[in-house]
Amino acid sequence: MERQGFNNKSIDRIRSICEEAGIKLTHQRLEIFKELMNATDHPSAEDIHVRLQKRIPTVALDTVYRTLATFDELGITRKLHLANKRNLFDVNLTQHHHFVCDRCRKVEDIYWPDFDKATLPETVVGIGKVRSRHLELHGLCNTCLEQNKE
Amino acid sequence: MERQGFNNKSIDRIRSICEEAGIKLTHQRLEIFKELMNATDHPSAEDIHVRLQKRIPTVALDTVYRTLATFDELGITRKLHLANKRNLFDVNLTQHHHFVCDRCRKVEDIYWPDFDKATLPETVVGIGKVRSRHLELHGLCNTCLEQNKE
DNA sequence: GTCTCTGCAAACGATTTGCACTAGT
DNA sequence: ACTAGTGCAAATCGTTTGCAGAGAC
Repeated sequence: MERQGFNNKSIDRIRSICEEAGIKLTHQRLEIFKELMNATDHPSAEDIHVRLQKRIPTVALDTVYRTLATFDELGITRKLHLANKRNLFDVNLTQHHHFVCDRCRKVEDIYWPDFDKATLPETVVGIGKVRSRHLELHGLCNTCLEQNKE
Repeated sequence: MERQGFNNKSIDRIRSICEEAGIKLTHQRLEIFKELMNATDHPSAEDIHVRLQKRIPTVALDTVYRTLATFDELGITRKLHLANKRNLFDVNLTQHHHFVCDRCRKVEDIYWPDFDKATLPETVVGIGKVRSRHLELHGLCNTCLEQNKE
């Protein structure tokens, strides 16, 4: 369940993914990938761009957008459409869900394997074929709960 | 589970909600509320605006936005932040979840009371206090599955 | 050299905001 | 008359796109 950060295994993975998809593993793509792997939060495209600029000052924001879109298609990242305005990105591909603090907007990963295995209600069959399930819990994180007491 | 549509009980409800919140139940607000109650789908602000124009040709789109934001604060509607770009609105306040077709973007309501009652994993307690849970199922609706066969 | 990828700037689309007018109490 | 609510238009903000140059094989 632990985030691994960026390592040699990661570089092999992104290399083979790109090769398989028939796209180049460019400097920018690699660096964006690294940034994602090292992120412990759920960064937005702009977050990634800002963090990246320390190392590659010339990188453009739209390159980040394009790369993240590519990563999304390749299944490297998952786009999160939460109650914020901006989309967030998640590299954690093990099946998991999210807790969103309605006050500070912080997003935390939730693991709930029992739920992942739970049989969906029968009515769903009448609607379509489910490929993924994503649970979004809303509430207040402990930090915000503390602050509310003050 | 059935959508009720707009009726006298609804008008009493919106009237008392507005009174309690100390805001006026204006013509526009009432009509937007009616439109929401009669909607069987999950309309966007623009959808509401278009539908409304048949009855109130002068209503402005931003009034719809403002009213929907107000309704959201008052708990009359729930904003849906799905993988579409535009936010959708949902008047159905009985606890329910959503199935989103990744192809046609259609949104269907899912009821799963057993899940609503299920105890959340313990790790969540360490993160914060959960006030609501929303499950988003993704996949292909039966209509799109049919079309894919062709 | 070809062809993808990138950077730049402009475009875009949903939503928000400032302001003056309107309408209900 | 006072004040919330509205319509209009302009602004905003995240994201996308067209195009020409850059870089990889």
